[in-house]
Amino acid sequence: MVDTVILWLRRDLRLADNPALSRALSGAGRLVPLYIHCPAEEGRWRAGAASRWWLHHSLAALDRAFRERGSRLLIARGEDSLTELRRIATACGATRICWARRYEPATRATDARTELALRADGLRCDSVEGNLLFEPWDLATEANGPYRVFSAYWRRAVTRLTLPVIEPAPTALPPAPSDLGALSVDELGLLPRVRWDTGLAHAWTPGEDGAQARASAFIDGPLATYAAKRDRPGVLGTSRLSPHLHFGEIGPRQLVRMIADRGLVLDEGPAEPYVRELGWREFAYHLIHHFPHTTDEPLDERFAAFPWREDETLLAAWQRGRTGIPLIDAGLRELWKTGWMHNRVRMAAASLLTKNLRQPWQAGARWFWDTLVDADLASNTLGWQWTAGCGADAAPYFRIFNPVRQGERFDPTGDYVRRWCPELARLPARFIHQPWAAPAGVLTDAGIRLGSDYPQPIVDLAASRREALAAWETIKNQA
DNA sequence: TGCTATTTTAA
DNA sequence: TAAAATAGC
Repeated sequence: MVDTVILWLRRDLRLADNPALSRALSGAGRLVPLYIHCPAEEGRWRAGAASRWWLHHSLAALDRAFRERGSRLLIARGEDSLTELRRIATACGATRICWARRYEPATRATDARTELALRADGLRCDSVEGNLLFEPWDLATEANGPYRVFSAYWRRAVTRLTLPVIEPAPTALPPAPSDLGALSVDELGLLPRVRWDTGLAHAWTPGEDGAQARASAFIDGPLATYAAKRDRPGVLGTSRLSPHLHFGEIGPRQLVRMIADRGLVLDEGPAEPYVRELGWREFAYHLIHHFPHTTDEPLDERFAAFPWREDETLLAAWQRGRTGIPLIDAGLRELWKTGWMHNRVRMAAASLLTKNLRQPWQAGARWFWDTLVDADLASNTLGWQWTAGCGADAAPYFRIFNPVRQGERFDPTGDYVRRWCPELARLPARFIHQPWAAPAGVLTDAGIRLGSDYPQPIVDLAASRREALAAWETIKNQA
């Protein structure tokens, strides 16, 4: 009598170094790789359109990888995962189910509820560590509490960093049953009906092979100059691995191993600033585990009283990249076109929305959620709360980015702005980040009429900065 | 992972 | 005169 094991894949869409796959294969006779599409279970944070596009292609790639090894990926859809797992376990006679843990509030609740019910059914459940270097509860402060400050968290984490042993992808897998009423990836309807996704297809290769290729290219290339170039949105200086990491097409353990195998140390030298960015991802999961309400509510409770001013017109101008502030518009257009935005520009764009325009950070988080291919609830929550000033940030002052200054510092040639705001292409570098300050003759020569070819700025940066600081003053001394 | 006003330094 | 350093939020 051989065991039949269901491998419940969720956000670990790879074959190499996949702990749930390894666990499922140990002692299994038959393996049933399964993806279940249950958007209703993700509650308010079900995948947005860009994320669904990525998921479609990642599932298709994973199915191909399974088929190359003699297996296949089964796909189901339903109102809840438990019903589908029960149906398929019964149909194929499975006695055991393996999966990698998830950590968001809704997915955690689903997994806990599902595990309880499956165990009551008499099925064995093996949940293994998710796609992180540290489980979110692994690290604690001296007082045995959660960290709220990244530097303290990471200082501690680095002392615990070890070099993982990576399990290669299996070269052959046992055949999977083909008679369980499984759907094709296409039938999930994840792709957009209106074909707005050509820019995404041009920018990305979802799936494990694409993740591996990008990781190698990054580690053998831009990693060496990461410290100097990562903040330049006009330069290909970052890893652009975030969507691959989100869907678990590659894991941070694999990246750490690849870096070490190139002879680099993790906590100093050229690799250190990149490994630190992986640390921010870990910290985001630490925070969402310990403070699950922060997906929707500020970590800093004083911000319940912050005077946001909700304005659909301002929000819409920001979303569409029509604020009249070039760096911000470039970023939001890059996002719309490619499903991704350079992190430096994310910070500047989020600062403009939450501080200068004083729109609630949740509105920006929601827009990013719908448009980013790397939309990740832990990282998105941390990023927006950090920029809004209501999250885990050790700075004692109210940080407000000046998008002109950010542009001049990090896009000094203006090439990034020119790429995404072509109507400004002929403006000289001196004025590219503040066209409103250019003399009339310069604008004429560049073929720009402000207010028609390109918007006048929708906000006075200096005045709105003062107002935001005043708003901060009204809440900062609360108990 | 900031900004700005002010002071200091260098040419 | 302006770049660089510093203070303070």
